[in-house]
Amino acid sequence: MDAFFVSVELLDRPELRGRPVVVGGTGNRGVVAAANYEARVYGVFSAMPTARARRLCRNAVFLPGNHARYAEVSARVMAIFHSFTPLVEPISLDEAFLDVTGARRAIGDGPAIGRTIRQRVLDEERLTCSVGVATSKLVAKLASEAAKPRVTPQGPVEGHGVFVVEPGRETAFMHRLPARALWGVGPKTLARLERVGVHTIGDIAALPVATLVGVLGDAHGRHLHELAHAADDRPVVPDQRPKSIGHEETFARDVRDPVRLRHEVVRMADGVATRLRRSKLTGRTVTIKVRFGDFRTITRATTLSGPVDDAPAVARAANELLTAVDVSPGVRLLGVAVTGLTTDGARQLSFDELLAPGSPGSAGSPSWREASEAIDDIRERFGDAAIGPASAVGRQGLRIKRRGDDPWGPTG
DNA sequence: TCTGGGGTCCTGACCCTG
DNA sequence: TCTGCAGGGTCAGGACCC
Repeated sequence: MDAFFVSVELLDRPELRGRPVVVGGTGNRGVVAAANYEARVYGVFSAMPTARARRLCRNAVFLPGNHARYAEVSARVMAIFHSFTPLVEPISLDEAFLDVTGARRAIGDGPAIGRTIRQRVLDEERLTCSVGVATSKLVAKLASEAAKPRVTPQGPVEGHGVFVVEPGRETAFMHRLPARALWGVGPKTLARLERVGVHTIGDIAALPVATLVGVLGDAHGRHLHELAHAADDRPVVPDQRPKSIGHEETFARDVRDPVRLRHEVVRMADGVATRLRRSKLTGRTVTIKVRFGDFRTITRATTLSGPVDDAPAVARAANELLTAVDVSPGVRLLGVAVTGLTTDGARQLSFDELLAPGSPGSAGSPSWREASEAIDDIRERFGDAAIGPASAVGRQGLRIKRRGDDPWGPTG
């Protein structure tokens, strides 16, 4: 999708069309989530600090964004994709790979399918998207970039809409693109590549694999070598199971109070555990992430004796980890995540649970599983904010951590 | 008063076990 | 019983993606 978040906002506010519009965190610690092409002319791009974007483009309209609305539109767009093929692999809310091999007989060749999809998204959602058609995910992704609108000093220019890389033309197309365009080449890798004279994907392809391994390490070097030769046979995989579920949050001001941080851990653990249960997953490793005021970031992890999906167990483990961290320099960001996920519902009871009389899970008392199910039922009927940890109750009522809350930094 | 949040994957160090 | 080694698991950090 082209400038997806901004495009959705413009559906609701057509009077902003033609003006530079930026969606993202509006607070002084926020970042840009999306900028329309009019804003990009001023050098505003995704992931840029909002403060910098405001300086670059003083006449832009800054909107806080509405993650739930984007998710809703995204679901409808994905449904359109699914009407062409069951093999849809979403990359994010606004991007997906489609394997349309099986749809060619009914609808036409790849380019024809691309044009039809584009037209339907425009007709049904009034949104534009760019389609890359190729024989592999790697080249299709690069082709979709080539199909997008472009920014010139004179203003935005319409893109191809659909860009096709014919079979056999993959390397000819790729090799003139900048090395940075390749998946897996970020700022650090680019800097290393430039030190050995690499600027384009063609330059990477021309290097012996041993040189790339020497510069980037074994796995990364070999991987880039293959990608630069357009060797990518990864299939389109629908319904991928997540490998971790977590919440993290940047505070509007650095937090030094350990009690406040423990309460935040409980609140985040509640959100993580709720999402685990909604996904019917349990996890065994609990990780906390702490970013200090100077941006130094640490993680601490612990692996439990058995998988868990209840908030108290996640919070207990996370808070034990936090206790061992010196938070006196001030914490900018705090996160809680659960990894080592499994769909196996079997759960190991601890000796404490089995033996401690009256404790949750002990004989004759309700287990945390039953309590969690009751919490889920209440939230299903009355909303997420109907029940939550006592420590999450503040002056504004109950603060529940949901996925997508302030996803681009604390609000102003 | 510059730098989000939700993820995945890789690497290296360290420890334990056989 | 001690030592060396290989392999697996865990942990921490880093790079990358959208």
